[in-house]
Amino acid sequence: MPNKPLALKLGAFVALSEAELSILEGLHKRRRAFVAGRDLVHQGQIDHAAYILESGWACSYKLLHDGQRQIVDFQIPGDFLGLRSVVLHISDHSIEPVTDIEVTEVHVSDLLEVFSHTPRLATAVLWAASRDEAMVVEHLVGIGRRDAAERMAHFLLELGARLSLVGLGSRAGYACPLTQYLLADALGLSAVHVNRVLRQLREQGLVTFRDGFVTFDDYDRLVEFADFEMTYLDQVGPLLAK
Amino acid sequence: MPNKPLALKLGAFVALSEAELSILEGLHKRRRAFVAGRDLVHQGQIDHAAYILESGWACSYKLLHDGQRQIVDFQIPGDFLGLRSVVLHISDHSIEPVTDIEVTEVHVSDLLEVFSHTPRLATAVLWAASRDEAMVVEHLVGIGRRDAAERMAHFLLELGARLSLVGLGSRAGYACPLTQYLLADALGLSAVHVNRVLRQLREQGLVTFRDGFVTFDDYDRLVEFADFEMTYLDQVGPLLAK
DNA sequence: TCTTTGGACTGATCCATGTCAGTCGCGGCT
DNA sequence: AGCCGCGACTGACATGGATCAGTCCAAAGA
Repeated sequence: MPNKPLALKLGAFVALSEAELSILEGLHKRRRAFVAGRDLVHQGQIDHAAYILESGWACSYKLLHDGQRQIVDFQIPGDFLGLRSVVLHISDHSIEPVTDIEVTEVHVSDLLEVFSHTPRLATAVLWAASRDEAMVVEHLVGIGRRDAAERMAHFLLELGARLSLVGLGSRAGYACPLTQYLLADALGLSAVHVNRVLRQLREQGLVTFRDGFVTFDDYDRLVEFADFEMTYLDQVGPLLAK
Repeated sequence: MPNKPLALKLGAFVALSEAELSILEGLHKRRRAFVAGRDLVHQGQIDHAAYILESGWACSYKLLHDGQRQIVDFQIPGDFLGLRSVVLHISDHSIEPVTDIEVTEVHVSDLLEVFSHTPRLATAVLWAASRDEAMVVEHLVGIGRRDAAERMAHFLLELGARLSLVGLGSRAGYACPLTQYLLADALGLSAVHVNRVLRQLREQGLVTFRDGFVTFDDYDRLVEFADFEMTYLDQVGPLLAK
């Protein structure tokens, strides 16, 4: 257990006391494991749990009638899974583990309990949720208005920033289990084009994505190329330090 | 005051008691008016208020370095403005009134107060926020995977459903103050193409958008054309009734 | 050992949508 | 009355990215 990713993440927003940390701990209930590729939550499912991702990667996506799919976001350790659709009656999306994952279940009732008794923790959780939403928004902007290369660059930078917050990435790069097909479904591109764009970025000496590793060949130029403004992540992450 | 749009909207989720309604009422503070076109909140702004939209339309958008913009969502009466960016330190987007609007300010502290003392109301507000997020997600899916015509059709249907929830629309249609430029910025298209797509939908006898009115010429066929699955709105709206 | 499978990768071609360069009509301003 | 500016609308042309139809390689299974 690499030092509790969720606590690490929330700690970047507010310093949490021992007491608050143990309450946070208390939220975690049953620990479960899921294998890669088998959905945890189905679009349209009525009554499902919410989870905290402890290890591995997952993605949330929606399927269209014609079989296309759009990945809305990837989840990395420390992220919530299915939090929003617990408030709505019906889950509007599916969640699939990208790798084998470990999660802990959280009960909404416990969460609401925390909201009324531990305001600082409540704010921290709301912060995390708002940040997730801000990422979806940024994703929307990217798909709507950035061309394929900028979009890819922006995406890889965002992932890097998120991972570094839980100690899984740095300015040098990070381990990344995503296939080009997954990237395509996330970025609204075809897998073929993802391949071409990755080649282009590599040849320009910006990033290299190969054998499960993303390597930032020239971080600063990449940031400029992608117009990556990370204020929306609301984090003064390790990456800001030169 | 056409019978408090926010109460109308939340009432679609849970029946609120007199007491709860008056607490909801108490959230509304200073009433303010803004003229069309002048931003309420700027991208990057640090310390700003949240509002409830009482009348008129607004939109939230992000600007890119090269001057392009992407509209994330439109807000109609009963919607919150800038709620998310109140939790994050910095607003990640701008909000602009599309028409002249009236809003009431809400203080976050009051809102948190309500969260701890009036659980049902808290759930209702969380529901509204989750629904907004679900709409952004659906929007993302549309931009990523639907072609221009489906996207437009879906968008017009969604607006119709939202408006009907606050009594401003029906299966017949609704008044809509959006220009084709605004539609373009929202749908990730060029204004020229918006025009072409609107013509196409009109010629196919599906919807007509003309002179500030959206008219559903054949609601059912349009729903099918757009693959409009409104479960994500989590509402058993007036539109379901034939 | 041979086969199968999934992921990375490529060239040729096609098409949805963007861009350019306008026209037209209307409401507001002088 | 005349002008201005904005929004709707259009045709011609350009292009980013999709689609098609593959190859190649490594790991897993038989």
